Formats: sequence, structure tokens, C-alpha cells
Amino acid sequence: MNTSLSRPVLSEAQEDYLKQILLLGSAPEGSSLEHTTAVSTQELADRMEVKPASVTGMLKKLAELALVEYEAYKGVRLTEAGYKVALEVLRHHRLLETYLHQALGYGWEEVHAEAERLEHHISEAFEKRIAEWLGHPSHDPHGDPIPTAELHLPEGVPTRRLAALEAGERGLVARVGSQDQDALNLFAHLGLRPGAQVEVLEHMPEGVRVRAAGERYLLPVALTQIVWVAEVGG
Amino acid sequence: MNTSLSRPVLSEAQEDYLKQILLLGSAPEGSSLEHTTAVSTQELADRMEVKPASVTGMLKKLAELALVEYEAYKGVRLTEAGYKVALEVLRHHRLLETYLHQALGYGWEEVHAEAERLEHHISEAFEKRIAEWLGHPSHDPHGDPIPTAELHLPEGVPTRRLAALEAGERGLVARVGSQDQDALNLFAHLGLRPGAQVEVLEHMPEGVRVRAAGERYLLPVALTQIVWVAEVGG
DNA sequence: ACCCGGTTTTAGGTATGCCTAAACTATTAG
DNA sequence: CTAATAGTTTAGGCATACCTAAAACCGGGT
Ligand SMILES: [Mn+2]
Ligand SMILES: [Mn+2]
Ligand SMILES: [Mn+2]
Ligand SMILES: [Mn+2]
Repeated sequence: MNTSLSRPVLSEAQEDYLKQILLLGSAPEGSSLEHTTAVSTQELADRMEVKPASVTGMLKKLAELALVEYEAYKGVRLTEAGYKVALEVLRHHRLLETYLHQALGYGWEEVHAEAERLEHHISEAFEKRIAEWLGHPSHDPHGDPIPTAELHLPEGVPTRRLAALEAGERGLVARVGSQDQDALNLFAHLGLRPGAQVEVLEHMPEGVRVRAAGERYLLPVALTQIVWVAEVGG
Repeated sequence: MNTSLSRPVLSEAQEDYLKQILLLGSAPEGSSLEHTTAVSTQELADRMEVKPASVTGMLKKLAELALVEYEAYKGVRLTEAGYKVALEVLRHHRLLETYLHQALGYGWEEVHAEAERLEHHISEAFEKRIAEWLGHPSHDPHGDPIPTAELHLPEGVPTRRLAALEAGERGLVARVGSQDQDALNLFAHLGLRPGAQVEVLEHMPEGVRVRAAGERYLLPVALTQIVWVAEVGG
């Protein structure tokens, strides 16, 4: 009983495009389609590791399917329908990451690659069962919010980039917002995972000196943009 | 660390062809490449729900990859390399079925469709973790043997088709060897699942009268070919 | 020996999703 | 206000995996 899904059957590539358009067009904290910005061909090409010409082709196809609004030279935005699909894929992704971590003992930094593929291939029954097993979690192991079954994206606690903390300030890692495997490996290695405490010791030209898991490190600025921290007692 | 796998990266379609060549070419009990028979274009076309012309095309490609031996008009057999791939896919499939059943509470008859897709998309890490979680099971929920991590197919206990039992004989369902969803639903509904007791009451022209789960049914002959039974006390 | 009918292959075509190279557009720096 | 350049699109290709229609094959029966 396939419930003849209300959404068309999309390819893996199409689903990934929609998901990335959502991710790239959203403010780091933000949710809701209205607060979304247009995404350029170039950004998508970089993120999808594909040539810009390929992106143009795909965007035309998605526009025909009424999943995006696309005007040449002006970037794309999701339509209401496209937004739904993107959230659905994102839900699969983040539930899978959580399940791999909690049920199968995957490392925090290992889950992304596996989820990136599986998100396109699990059924709604599978989604439902792992969500139940997990007790309907609100956040994945990276601290990212998981869209609900009704496709609402929960608001998070207010956070600031690690880069924005003053010297001497401390906080709790709330989110490590990276898709890059090497960066994740590094963070995992340093103990900079969601829930951990961090303190900014000093801002330097080459990066930010921090203390995490009892050790001191110099983090390149780019990496301190990726880590979001919440109030210590929050 | 992808360990740069010894086998080439194959498409989902290629993997499914190899698996079906293995399944169609093996005796119902049999294992080992030697005891395998050639498989015809037609059989594959039926099984894969594809036209014979498509099969011919695929077989040529697989032959180029040295995964099958293919001679026009004479059917295919797997090469040693193709046999390995087929067993690998089969291991994924049957481990997944077992996991979906035991860990996620899928019904015995629901697992096939989900496994059919996922088998191509899980990593070796995933395979390993579910195998460990399950305690390295030897058989899947349908009673089919699961290839080991070293890709050996365990021998089963000797079984006979339900159709082969004499009137009055009883046995334990050892295996329900169907890929057909509707047949599986029916068997599940009747309580004819691996481990259940069955008794053949009478052979009729229209089918076989059996008792299972306390009830009496008339099973079409075709369906009694699919069910394998072992000695009651075996 | 030959014919027939089922099986299999060939030939030619579709759609997807990617590529490169070349042409074009929009924006920004002078 | 133009001209360079970064960003984008078009045009033309390739590979995969299917399809249909037509031709070729093969084995059994006469
Ligand atoms: Mn993906
Ligand atoms: Mn879903
Ligand atoms: Mn499959
Ligand atoms: Mn494997």
C-alpha cells in the first residue's frame, strides 16, 4: 500500500538539489520558507560538486516540475511544493544520522556520508520506525534540528558562532554545522562535539585560541564560523 | 577510508542482475558456483520485469566486465568474480531483512521490498554493524541462508517441497522461497511462516489441502512448490 | 531437409544526469 | 559610461538503462 504519495517520484539528484537549495538559502538559525534567500548556480555547483552548466540544466527541470522558481541569471528559490520535499529529505537525513549514532554506534562524525545516500532510499515505514525507536528526537548528533513528521522545523535555542565569543567567554557547543568530512573528523578528534564546553581564550590573526576538553587549540577562523555555541547555563 | 574496494563500483541494475543470475542458476538447496546452471535471457527478463532486449544489452556489459560468461543464444553463468559480487549483494539483502524484522519490528512479509532497495546503498560498515547486532545470523526471516562475511553460503538442513509431502505427513516450515509480495502476504496471513507446523491432508487436482496454525486451507499447487519443510523433530 | 514458433539479438530511440567549450549577461572598477 | 571579468547559459557529447519493432536464430516435428 504505497498510499500513492502526494509527491512525484524524484531522482536522488533532484532530491539533493532541493535539499541544498533549502540549506543554502536558509539563515543559519532560520526556518520557514519566507525567510529564505535566492541561491546562485555557482553556490549549488560548489556544494554539489558539479559544474555550473549541470546546475542550470537541473534547475530548468525542477522549475518545470514546479518545485523551484527559477529565473535565468537570478538564482533559485523553492516553491511551497519544493520546500516540502526538501524538508522531507532533510528529515530522513537527520533521523538516519541520529539512528546510526544511537542504535548502531556510529561515531558522531561518521554518520553523514551514510545518511547522505540512505536518505533517498528508505521508505516512509522505515522513517516512522526509526523515529519511534528514537523517541521522536528534535536534533541530530550535529545539533541540527530534525523536521517533524508534519514537516515543521523546530526553532533552536539562540546561539552564536564560536568566532563571535569574546576572549574569556565560555559556552556549550550547540551545533557543528559542517558537511565536510575532514572538518568533522577534526572536531570529533578535538572533543568539540555538541554538548561539550568551550572557552575562547584569545583572538589571533591566524585563528582563535580555544580551550576544549581540557586542552588548548588554535582553530582557524573558518572553522570557528562552523561551530555554534549556547549560553553555558542555558 | 574506503579501502578502495577490490570490486568495481557497479550500478544497482548490474547488482540486481548478478544476484538474479545466482538465484535462478542455483538448485533450490544448492550453493557453490560449480553446481550452477546457465540462465536464459527470458528467465532474467521475467524476473527483472524488463524486456528481453534489455537483458541482452546488460549481459554484454557484464561480460565485458568479466562478471559473467555469456554466449549469444546460450544463456549466462557467473564468473568467479561475478559470483562474489552476487553473494555480497545477497548477504546485504538477507541481513537487512533480518535486521528490519528483529530490530525494527517489520513483519516477516514486509521486509523484502525494503531490503531490495537498501541492499545497494549500505556501506560495509553498516553491514558489519547490523551483522554484529544480530549476532551473525545464519538465516533470514524467510528461512534463506545468509552468506557469511567471507562469502560462503551455509548448507541448510535437508528439506522437501510442501508439494512433495504425502497425505498425512507433517513437517516444519523451513523456508518460504518467494519474491512475490502477494504470495508472502498470503502465507503470512495463513500463519505459514518459517518455524510453523504444517500437515498435508490431501492432494487434489486444484491444489493441496493442508492444516496450518490449526486451520485447514486449500493451497494452489504453485504455492506449495514455494514452501520447503523439514522433519518435524529435525 | 524444411518449416514454424518461440527465443534472442539487432537496430534505433527515449530520458536522466553529467561533462566541456563557447557564447552570452550582469555587475563592478576605472 | 564603458570595459573587463566573474558568473551563467547554450550547444553538443557521453554513459546508463530502459523501450519497441524487426530481423535472425534454433530445435522439434513432419
Ligand atoms: Mn543525498
Ligand atoms: Mn519521509
Ligand atoms: Mn535490489
Ligand atoms: Mn558487504
